Amino acid sequence: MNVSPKKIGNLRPEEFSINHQKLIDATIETIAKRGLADTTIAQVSKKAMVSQGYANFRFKSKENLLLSSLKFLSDEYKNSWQKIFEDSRLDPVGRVIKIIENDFSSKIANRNKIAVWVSFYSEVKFRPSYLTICQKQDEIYSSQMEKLITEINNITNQNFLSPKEISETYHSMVDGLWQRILFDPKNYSHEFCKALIKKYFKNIYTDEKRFV
Amino acid sequence: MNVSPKKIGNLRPEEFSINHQKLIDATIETIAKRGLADTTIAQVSKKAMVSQGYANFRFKSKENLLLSSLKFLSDEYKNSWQKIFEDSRLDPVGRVIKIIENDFSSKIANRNKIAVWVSFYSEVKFRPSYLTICQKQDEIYSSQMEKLITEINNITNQNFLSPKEISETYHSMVDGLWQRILFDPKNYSHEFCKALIKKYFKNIYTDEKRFV
Amino acid sequence: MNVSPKKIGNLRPEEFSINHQKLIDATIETIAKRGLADTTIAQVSKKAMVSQGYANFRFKSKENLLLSSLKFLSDEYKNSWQKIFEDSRLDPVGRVIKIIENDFSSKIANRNKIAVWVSFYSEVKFRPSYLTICQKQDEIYSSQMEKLITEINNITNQNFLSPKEISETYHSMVDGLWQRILFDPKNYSHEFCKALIKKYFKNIYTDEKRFV
Amino acid sequence: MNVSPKKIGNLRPEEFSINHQKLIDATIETIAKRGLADTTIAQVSKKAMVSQGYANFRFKSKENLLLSSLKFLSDEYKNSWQKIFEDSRLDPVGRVIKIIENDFSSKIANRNKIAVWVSFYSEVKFRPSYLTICQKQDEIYSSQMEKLITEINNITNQNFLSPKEISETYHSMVDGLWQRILFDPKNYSHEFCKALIKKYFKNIYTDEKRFV
DNA sequence: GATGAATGAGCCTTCATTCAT
DNA sequence: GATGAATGAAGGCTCATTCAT
Repeated sequence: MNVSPKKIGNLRPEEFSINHQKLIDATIETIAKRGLADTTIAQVSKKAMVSQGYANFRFKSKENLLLSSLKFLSDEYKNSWQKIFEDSRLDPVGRVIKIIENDFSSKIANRNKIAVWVSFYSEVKFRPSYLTICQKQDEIYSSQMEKLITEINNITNQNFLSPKEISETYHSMVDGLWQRILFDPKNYSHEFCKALIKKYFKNIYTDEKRFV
Repeated sequence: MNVSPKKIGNLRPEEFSINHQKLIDATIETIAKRGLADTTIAQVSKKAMVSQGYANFRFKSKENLLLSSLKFLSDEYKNSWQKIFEDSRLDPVGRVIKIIENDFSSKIANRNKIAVWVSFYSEVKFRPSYLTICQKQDEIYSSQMEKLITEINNITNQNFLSPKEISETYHSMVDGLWQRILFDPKNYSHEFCKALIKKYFKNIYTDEKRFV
Repeated sequence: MNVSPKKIGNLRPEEFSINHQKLIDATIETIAKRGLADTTIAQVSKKAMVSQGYANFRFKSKENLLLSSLKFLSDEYKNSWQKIFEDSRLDPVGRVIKIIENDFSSKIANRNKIAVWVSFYSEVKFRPSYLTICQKQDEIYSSQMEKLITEINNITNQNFLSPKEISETYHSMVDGLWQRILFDPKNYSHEFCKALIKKYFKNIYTDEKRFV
Repeated sequence: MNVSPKKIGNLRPEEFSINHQKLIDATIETIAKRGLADTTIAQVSKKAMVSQGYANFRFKSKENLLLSSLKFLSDEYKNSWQKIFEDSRLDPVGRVIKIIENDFSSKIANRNKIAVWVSFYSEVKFRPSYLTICQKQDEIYSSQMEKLITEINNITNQNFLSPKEISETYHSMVDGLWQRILFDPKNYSHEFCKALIKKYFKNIYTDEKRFV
């Protein structure tokens, strides 16, 4: 990708504007449609109905536009699960089920957004800045998940897997399934994935009737 | 393979040309080092120590070089698990354990190769030709895995997960863990991954002592 | 045409961009100087004093730049004869003479422009798009010529050649002579060609004194 | 065209061989099929069923292969009209008619050969060596034609056009018509062209009944 | 004589980025 | 703030030519 390493920086929230968001939306749509490698500023700004010069002026560099788009996606995801982890009206198992359902909801796990996630993740090794954006939230997700599992383990009998192990296997499985949703959507519907994961939990918590 | 260049003429060039393989190796190394997007024919041919013109002449196009490299990786992987599935000296559980160990061996799951896999997979939605190469072997892997699990289920008592479900969850988990090996190698060592997966199987086949 | 760049934005860019015309002029000059096969975008844009990237951006492709240049030449030629065919102040013979003089004027039949014409025509079999550009105008020229000859034939006695035949022979002769101007300019001066053609007409219309 | 200016030279006739002629034939076919600009040594030698290295070894350079092909065509043409000019069994008018018929015979004026002629002629301004090959024979053709016309003029009454003028107009017309055969073969059949030219002669020699 | 693997110069094209307005 | 013309570096690819065998 033709990205100059210079000039990367975060814009302050007060700099957000309508055009700013239009460009981010357009970026995500373009990546989803054409792939990260074939996403050009020209296409993005055309889709956002903004001049190409403005896109660069606003984000200083392509790298920065990409980073901002990833950040947006990452925040959106975080907001979706944060609410669930904090939802005191639900018991731990109820929350896990909500998390699963959220992770395979059409808002989060639709092919376009997965395509974007996967694109960024595939570049993570070469552009550590991508990792920086997601890492922290990933860790929060994991630790909250572990806490939740711990609560369940304290109540429900289960002998072999530690909370960390359950959390890890779950998280890996979600990533693996997302990939499959991308390239084999027929066989990997949201329903299939959710059912599979619930079965997996059912196997761990054999007495819990809600993991159908 | 030391084949004198004289004899190459009479053999199928795709299989026996030294430069052919040098270019594929260099492609994989370059993708692993810089990412798919930043892999150029100039870099690859430099690393392979052949002229840029030759690389193009040999593979007709960059796309084709990439495809050939993916094919090589795919074949290498297939050879590694094919042998295990067919190994009649081992009982089913022994074979599953071998499969797990192979999937996280340093030959298969090293960061360079994973980087290449992930790069290609991330583009699958936009370049269906990538998928064509892996899909068939993926299906064979899955069906063989299912067969293996079926054999185990027939012997060992287990109530909740069907062979297909076990195979699917395993496969997704492997993909998810490979991604993690890529961007968090410290926390996701081969040993950690293998142990995690074995625990997962232990949870399914509680009586089987080999899933430590 | 001195148009301030500010105002260009509101007009159709193909017609009013200064650089657009500079590139077309440079293309024609380059073809005339080096031949179609050796005309590169690098040379053209250097001669036009714009960047190579811009030339491509402006015309989308080399093919298109070539096509546009041919169109320009074709239009220029058409404008020159259109006026004559429509000139009501002249009688038919007067117009034919003007047409001949125009076809071998230094503006139309100079070696540079002929070189370009011949280059394009030689490729017509392989690039039908070249033909598309000239064909229509060629037909109009021919039909107007025939009409003119018809008018003359109606007045002046002449027994053997139909208007179509006169038009065809004339047109072929012009093409043949243009080729000769290109590679033997010493023996095929404009004066020589004009005189030759007029003699040819004199032979047809023996009583018409203006075909010297 | 990528032709190094060095190493142009004529091969001596004793160097001719079967492969030599195969390459020349293949060159002409390739130019006729794809155009001069798109004719590559690789294609030519493939069509000639000879190795690419050999083509270069035999002709020293692409330029020289092209030149040799032009020479071959030029000689073939010369042989065809030489015989006619020297045919003492025919009277002058009979010879002119034969010349016309030869110039639009399917052996000489077929679209493939015309395509090659036109390709070379279009480059004549930039590669004087092309001209060198044809020029001499062109002059012989012209002078023989003039001589022939002189003989006719001595017998047949005709007032306006000198032998040179008739020869020139004829020759230009042939070139013009050849071009038309190339890009409008439907309207410019061999029969049409021959009839047109004969009409033209009929107009000059009104008493000669053989110019139908 | 004849081959074909290999080269490298040069072409067209793309695109992030700049800058005058 | 916003535009879009213009740049230039870099990429993929083609092809005449070379040379060891």
